[in-house]
Amino acid sequence: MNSTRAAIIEAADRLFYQRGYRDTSFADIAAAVGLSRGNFYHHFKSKDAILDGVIALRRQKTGELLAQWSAESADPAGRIRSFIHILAVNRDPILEHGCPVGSLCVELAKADHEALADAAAIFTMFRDWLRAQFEALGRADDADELAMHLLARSQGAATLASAFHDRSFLDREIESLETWLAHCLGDRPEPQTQGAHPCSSSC
Amino acid sequence: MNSTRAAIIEAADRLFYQRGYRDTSFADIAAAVGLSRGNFYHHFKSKDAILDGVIALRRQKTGELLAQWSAESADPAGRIRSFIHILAVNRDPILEHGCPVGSLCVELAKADHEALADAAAIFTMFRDWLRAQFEALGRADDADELAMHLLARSQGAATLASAFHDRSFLDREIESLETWLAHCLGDRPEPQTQGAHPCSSSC
DNA sequence: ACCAGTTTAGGACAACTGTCCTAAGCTCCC
DNA sequence: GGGAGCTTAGGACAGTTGTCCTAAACTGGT
Repeated sequence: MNSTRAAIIEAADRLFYQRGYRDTSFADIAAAVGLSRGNFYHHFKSKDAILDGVIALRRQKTGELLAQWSAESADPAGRIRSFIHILAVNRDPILEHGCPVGSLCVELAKADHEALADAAAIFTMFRDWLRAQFEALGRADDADELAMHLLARSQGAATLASAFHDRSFLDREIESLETWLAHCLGDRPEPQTQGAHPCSSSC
Repeated sequence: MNSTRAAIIEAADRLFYQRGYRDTSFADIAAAVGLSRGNFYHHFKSKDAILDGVIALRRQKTGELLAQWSAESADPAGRIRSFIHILAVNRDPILEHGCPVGSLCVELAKADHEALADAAAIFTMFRDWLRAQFEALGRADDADELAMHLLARSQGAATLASAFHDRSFLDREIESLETWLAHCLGDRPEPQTQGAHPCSSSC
C-alpha cells in the first residue's frame, strides 16, 4: 500500500524533528507506525531513502504553506507577516525542538551528509518567496538581502528560544521582527503602513 | 596523568563540534588521542561525564575570551565589535559546522539531555557580557534585549551560512551587524561614533 | 630493589544499529 | 478455487555502541 509508505514518512518526519535524524532508529519508526522493522526495506532501500522521503514531504508542505500565505493576503507585507508568525503558530514545538529546517541542516552539515543540499533547498523556497514579496514592495535592489536577513533572524530566534526554553524571548523577537518590517515599509515610497521610524529596542 | 584527561577533553571538544555529540563515539575519541577506549573509565565514569568536561572547558575558554575582549578595548562599542568579529575569525569552521554553542544546544535540546542548561549557560555568559557593554553605552533600559538580539542574529547567520555553505552571506551579515551597531550608537546621546542613520539594507 | 598507587591495554559484555533474507499472509483477477 | 503479486512478520547478520573488568605496565617514594 502507498499509505504505509506515507505513514512511515510522516512518523519519520515527526521523529526526525523531535529527536534528530541520527537519534531516530528504525525501531523507533517501526514502533510509531506499528509495523515490524524488517519490512521497511520493501518500501525504502535504506535509512537515507527515508530521509529523502521526509525532505520531499517537507518541501511539498512548504510549497503548500507558501501558496496558502500568498492566497490569504494579496498584500506583500501581509504575506511577510504570515512568515514572521510561524514563530508564534509553532511556538511550543520550537521551544522544545528548535526550527525543523535549521536543526536538520545543522545535523546534516556536521555529518557531511549528501542530503544537506536538499534540506537547505527548503530554506531557499522561503528565501525566494520572501524575496518576491520584498520586490513587490519596491525593494528590488536589496530584496534578497532582506529575505536572508529575515530568515537568519527567525532562525536565531528559534535556536536561542529552544536553548533557553524562553517563551517570552521568542514573543519579543516576533514583535521586534514586525517592528523591523514596518520600519522597512516606511523607508520607501511604497505606502503600506505609516512609518514613523520608531527605532525602539529593535535597533 | 592530568594531561591525559585534558587531552581527552580537548579531542572530544573538537569532535563534538565537528560531528556532534551523539555521532562521536568513544572509539573516535580514543583514536584521536591515541589511547585504548577501555581505560576511559578511569578518567570519566561515562560519556556524559566527558560532555560535562567539554562544556566546562568551553565555559572557561569563553570566560577567557570575554576577558581578553574587555582588555583589548576599553570602549564598549569596540568590545561589541570584537563579539561580532568572531564570525569572521571563525569563518571557515562556522561554514562547515555552524556555531559550536548553538549546534550543541540544539542537539541537547532534542535529546532532552540534562546538560542542556549547562551548555546554554555559555550563551548566558555572552548575553551578560554584551548586556554590560550596552549598559555602558547608556542603553540600560533595553540592554538585555539588545544583547539577546545580537546573539540571535549571529546565531542565525552561522546556521544559514553553514546550511548554504555561503561565505559571502556570512560576510554580508557581519557588515550588517556592524551597521546595526553604529545605528544603535547614533540613537542615543552617548557620543561614540557619528550616527547619520544610514538605514541601508540593514533595516 | 621493592612496593603501593596510578595509569594503561585489551578484551568481554549486552544492547542496539542498519541491512537483508525467507516464509507466511493478504488481495485481487482469472 | 487457484494462483500471481504485493505486503508483512520475524529473525539472522555483522558491525558498533557504551560500559565494565582484569591484568599488565608504569610511577614515585623508601
